Amino acid sequence: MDNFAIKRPEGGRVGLPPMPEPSTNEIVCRFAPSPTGQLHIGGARTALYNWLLARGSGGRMILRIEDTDRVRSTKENVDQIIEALEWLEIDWDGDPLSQAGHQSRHLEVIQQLKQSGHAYEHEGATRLRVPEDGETVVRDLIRGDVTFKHEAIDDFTIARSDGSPLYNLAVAVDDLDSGVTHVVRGEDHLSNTPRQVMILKALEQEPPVYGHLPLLHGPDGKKLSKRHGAASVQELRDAGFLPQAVRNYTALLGWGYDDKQTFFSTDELVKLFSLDRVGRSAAVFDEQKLRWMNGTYLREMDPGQLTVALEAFTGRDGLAGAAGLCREKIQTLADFWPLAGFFFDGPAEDAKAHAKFLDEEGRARLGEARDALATLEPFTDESIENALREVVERLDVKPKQLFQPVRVAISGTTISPGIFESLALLGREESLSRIDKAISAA
RNA sequence: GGCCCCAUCGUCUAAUGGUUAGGACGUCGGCUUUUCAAGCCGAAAACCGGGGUUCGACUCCCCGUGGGGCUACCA
Repeated sequence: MDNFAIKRPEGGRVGLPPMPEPSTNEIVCRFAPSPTGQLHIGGARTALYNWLLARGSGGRMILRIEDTDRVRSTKENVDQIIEALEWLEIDWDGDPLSQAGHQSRHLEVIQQLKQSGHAYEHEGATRLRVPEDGETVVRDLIRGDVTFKHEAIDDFTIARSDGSPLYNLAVAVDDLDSGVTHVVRGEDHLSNTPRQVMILKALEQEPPVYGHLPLLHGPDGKKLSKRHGAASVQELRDAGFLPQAVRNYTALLGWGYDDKQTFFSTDELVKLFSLDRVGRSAAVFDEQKLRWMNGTYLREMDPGQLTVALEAFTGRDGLAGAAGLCREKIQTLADFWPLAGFFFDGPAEDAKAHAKFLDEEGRARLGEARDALATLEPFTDESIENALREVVERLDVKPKQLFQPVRVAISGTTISPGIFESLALLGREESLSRIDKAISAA
C-alpha cells in the first residue's frame, strides 16, 4: 500500500535513469475564493473547472480561502463557500487553506525581496521594483501568451505600511508553496497576473501556467456580481435546482464538447473536460436554459429519488403519490408545491377559476360527476376515467366542460396534474367532499 | 486616459481555409389533448465593419467599431 506507486514489472528499468517522482507531472489546481458571502455562479464555475481538471488528470485540488482582508473574512462567509461547494459535490484535497494563516511566510518573502534588492520601502509600504524595460509574458492555456510591457506597470505594493502582505504577493507565494501547476481563474485576474509572475521571477522560481476564464455576464452585459442580482449557488439551491443540473449547465458556460452533446454526467465531464476547449468570450447566464435542463434531470430521477428530493425540499412527508403525478410538469423542486399543494392543504382559492367553471351549469355537471363517482368500484385512474367519460357522453358536452369544473372543485384552480389520477390519489371520500363543497358554495 | 482580453442566431455553443454555417434554450406554428406541462414535428433567427493574404475566408493578418476587465497600502 505504501509503495504501490513504484511497483514495476519484474526485471524492468535496469540501467534506466531513476523513475521520476509520481508528483512530477501531477496537475495541482486550486480554487481560491475571497470570502465575500455566498458563492456566485461564476465562482462555482471556476471551482468546477479546477475540480474537473484535477479529477480528470488524477491530480490534486486545493481550496484556499483568500482571507488577507480581515474585514470581509468572517467565519460565516467562509462557511457559505464551503457549504456551496459541498452542495455542488465539489471536493478538495486536504483541509481548506487560509491565506492569512501563511502570513509569517509572506513576511519572510517580503524580507527576502527587500534584501535581494527586488523590493524597497516607500512611505512605509513595500513595493516591488518593476524594471523600466522589458516585458513579462503570461503563459495562458486559454488565450495563448499574453505580453505586458513593463513600462505600463508601476512599482506595485506588496505590503502595507503596517507590514501586512498584500494580495499579489500572497497569491504568488501560496501558489508556489502549494506546488500549484495550473492557475485557473476568472479573466478579471489577468491584468494582475504579470505582477504575480514578476514576484515569482524575483524569487527565481518558475511560474505556473495560467488559464483565464471568460467572465460571466448578467443579462445587462456587465460582469456578473453581487450587485447584478447574481445567482448564487445558495439561491439556485433554494429555487429548487439540482446540483447535477447546475454542474452540467455551468460546465457549458465557456466550454463545449461538440455539436451533439448537451447533457453530461459528472463522470463524463471529468473525462471529457479540457482547457483547450474553453472559449474566450464572456457568457451570459440564462436561467431559462437552466430550468429546462433541470426539468430534464428531474424527469430522469427514479420515483423514489424524486420523492426524497421533494420531501427534503418542502419539508413535508408522504409526497410519493403526488410526486409521480407531477414529475412531467415541473422544472424545479420549487414548482412542485404550487402544483400539488392542494392534495395536502386543500383546494387553492382562485376566484377567477371558480367564477368561470363553477357557475350554475358547471355545478350541475359536478352533480352528475359526483353520482358517477359515489359508488364506483374500484376507485382507480382507469375506472374514474371510464366513469367520467360516460358522463360526458350522456350529457353530450365537451370533455373539458366536465373535467374543468371537477378540476376546480378538487384543486381550486385550473391548473393541476391529470384529473383522473388526482381524484384517485385524493381518494373517494375526499374527492366527493370537495365536489360537494364546490356544488354548495354558490 | 493607459494597459489587457474578447467578437457566429435574442442566449449558450459547433466549425480549426472549401458546410445549404450544425445543435441546444427561448420564440412562433402544428400534432397530441381534460388544464398546465411533457413529448413529437416544423419555422423564423447569426458569421460586427473595412481592408488585406489566398484559387478560396466564420476560420489567418491589419485597422476600425463595439463590449468587457484591470489600473488600491481590496481580493
